[in-house]
Amino acid sequence: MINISLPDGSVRQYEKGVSALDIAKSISEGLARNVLSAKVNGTIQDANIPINNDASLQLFTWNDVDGKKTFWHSSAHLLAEALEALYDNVKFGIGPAIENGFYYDVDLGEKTLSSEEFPKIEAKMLELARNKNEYIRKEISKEEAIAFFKEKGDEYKLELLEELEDGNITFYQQGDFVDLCKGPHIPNTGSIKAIKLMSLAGAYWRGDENRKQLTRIYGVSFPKAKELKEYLVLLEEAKKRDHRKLGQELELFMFSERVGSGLPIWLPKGTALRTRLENFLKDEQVKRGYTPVITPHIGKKELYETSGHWQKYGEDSFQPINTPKEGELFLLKPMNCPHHCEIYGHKPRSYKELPLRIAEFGTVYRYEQSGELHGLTRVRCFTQDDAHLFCMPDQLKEEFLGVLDLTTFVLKKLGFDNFTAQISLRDPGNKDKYIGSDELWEKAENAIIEATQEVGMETVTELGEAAFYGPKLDFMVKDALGRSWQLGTIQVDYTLPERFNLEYIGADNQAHRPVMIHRAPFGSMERFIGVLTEHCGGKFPLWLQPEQYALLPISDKFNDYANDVKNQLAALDIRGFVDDRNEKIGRKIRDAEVNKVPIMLIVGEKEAAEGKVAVRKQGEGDVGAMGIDEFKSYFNQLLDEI
RNA sequence: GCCGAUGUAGCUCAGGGGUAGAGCACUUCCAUGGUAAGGAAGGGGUCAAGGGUUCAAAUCCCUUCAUUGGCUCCA
Repeated sequence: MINISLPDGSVRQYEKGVSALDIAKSISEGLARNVLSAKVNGTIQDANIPINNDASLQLFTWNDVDGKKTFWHSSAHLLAEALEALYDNVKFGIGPAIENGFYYDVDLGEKTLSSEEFPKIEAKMLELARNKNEYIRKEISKEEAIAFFKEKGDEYKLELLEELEDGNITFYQQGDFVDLCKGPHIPNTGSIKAIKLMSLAGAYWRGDENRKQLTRIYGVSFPKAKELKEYLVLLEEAKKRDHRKLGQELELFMFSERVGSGLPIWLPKGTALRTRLENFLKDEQVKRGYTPVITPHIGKKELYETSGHWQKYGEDSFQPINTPKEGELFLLKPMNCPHHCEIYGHKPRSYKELPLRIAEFGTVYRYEQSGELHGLTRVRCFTQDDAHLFCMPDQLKEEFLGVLDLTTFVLKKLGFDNFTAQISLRDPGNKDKYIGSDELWEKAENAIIEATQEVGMETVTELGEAAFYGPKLDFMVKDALGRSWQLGTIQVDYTLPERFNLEYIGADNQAHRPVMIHRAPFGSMERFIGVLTEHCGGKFPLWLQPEQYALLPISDKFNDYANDVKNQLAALDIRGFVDDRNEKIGRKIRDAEVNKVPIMLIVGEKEAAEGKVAVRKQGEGDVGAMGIDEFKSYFNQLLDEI
């Protein structure tokens, strides 16, 4: 007998050689039906592999991320099986599970696949799935494996095999399809009940543009047809909320071919929204002891040589602008920090001045490859809600905590309640990528880890994702549709103060090096507003709305009254507009609804006589008539709701 | 940057070798209407830009620009 300990802490005894699936069955038949894979002593594996020793066991179903991954990876194999059945001479690259589904990179030879053939492939996959073929795992020698794929003529798998060690190679087979794969897989194809192939893309073999381009087929699959339907509805909803579409419809921003790609132009309504957002943070920062500054949009090339940015990014930046007479070289600023370092360094600093928190909504320009540009989330000109905190080393953690608190405050105020922090550390195996000593790196990394632990923040740690000058913490925000976005960032930097030779005179009357924190709670205004737009589907928090209400007179007889109400509301700091077009009330309501104006105030004979407004809420309908004072308190109540 | 797709009126899109179409929006007129589109008339396009083929190009070909789905990248 062996002891199996389960996640709930219980320990059960089983015969040696029992599988995770058997154990599930002993708990309940229903569970057994839903088990997709299992984690045995920390290793994720097939649910039907025999367990021979005492082990800790976790069963994965569709409700676990790892269960979904297994399911989708197995679906990729099913796709491959279908392709092999439908087309001749298909060669296979790799076919992993991804965040939402799976893909398989395939070489179809002369054939070009079109998405019109998707229904045919989906039908074949479902047909094969209904066979309930088991995913059979086989350990195989390298020699045999090579012989197999030589015979099949699949050079991609042969290349993958070259990198594998003998004794460590497994095949999986379901139906007639055999694939090199380390697994794990679901027990059989029968649980794949709904499949949708999503798109087609070219992808270079091994991500190398000098190598052959394969056809990548993206798909998603589910254990229930209903779940596929729900997923497709979610995608529709995401399309409706696309900030590029809403930005155009709500006239927030535009792009112009003549101005240039990746250069957003803020229209009046977008500017109103953005300005409110900026002022909100500016006010909050003043309360928290930040000092606003303004710096130029360009700086001499030497500035960026001093900071190290030129050496690191010079080639991939907008190239320097030169002055016609003197031949000086200037760069569009890609960062605000070098300018801020100059501000720190412009006079001798005492420890009594620290921490010094220099803030600027600084517009920066970064060359992004043309293929990377995307709406407001990936642009070539954007404004960071930037600040640099200069402090003594023993103030670092407290400052870091202060920034964590500010960022959390800001995100919550904007309705992002669901976020985690990603701590990005240096790749210990590739230290050449970074500048600065080991000692400084360790100090910085520890400060971040300790601060997040202190506030009990949920974190994920990624090695090799740090900036070249220091470790960082990025806020990963989940929006209303459950999609993850990276927004704000906090970065510890010991390097720039050194490169700029920044000092302060300590209580000991000696010069010391300050530590620097870069931080931007929104990240960039562009990206943040893009994400916020999608998060709230264009229905921004009331306090941010460019137009909080539309005043809709029943007929032009009441335009004067409407304007009178507008003036009264303006005095109460409530903003909106009068729709005085010669249109029927139904029409005015519809237009306001479509434009997502949060409050409609309808005024006609009755309201004018009683000095009232008939209130209607966007998306909800008639709320009833009220006097101006009553409306003011109703409005305040709505403001508090976010 | 690379591979694929796309670019026709302010917007959404149809058309397609023989001098441009719809709906919405816009303008004017009629209607003064009570909670999601009142009616009529009218204006508006070098069919992304440049080049080529052709008697003739918005349509076919090439180049460029832009958008877009991916790949690679992101201080």
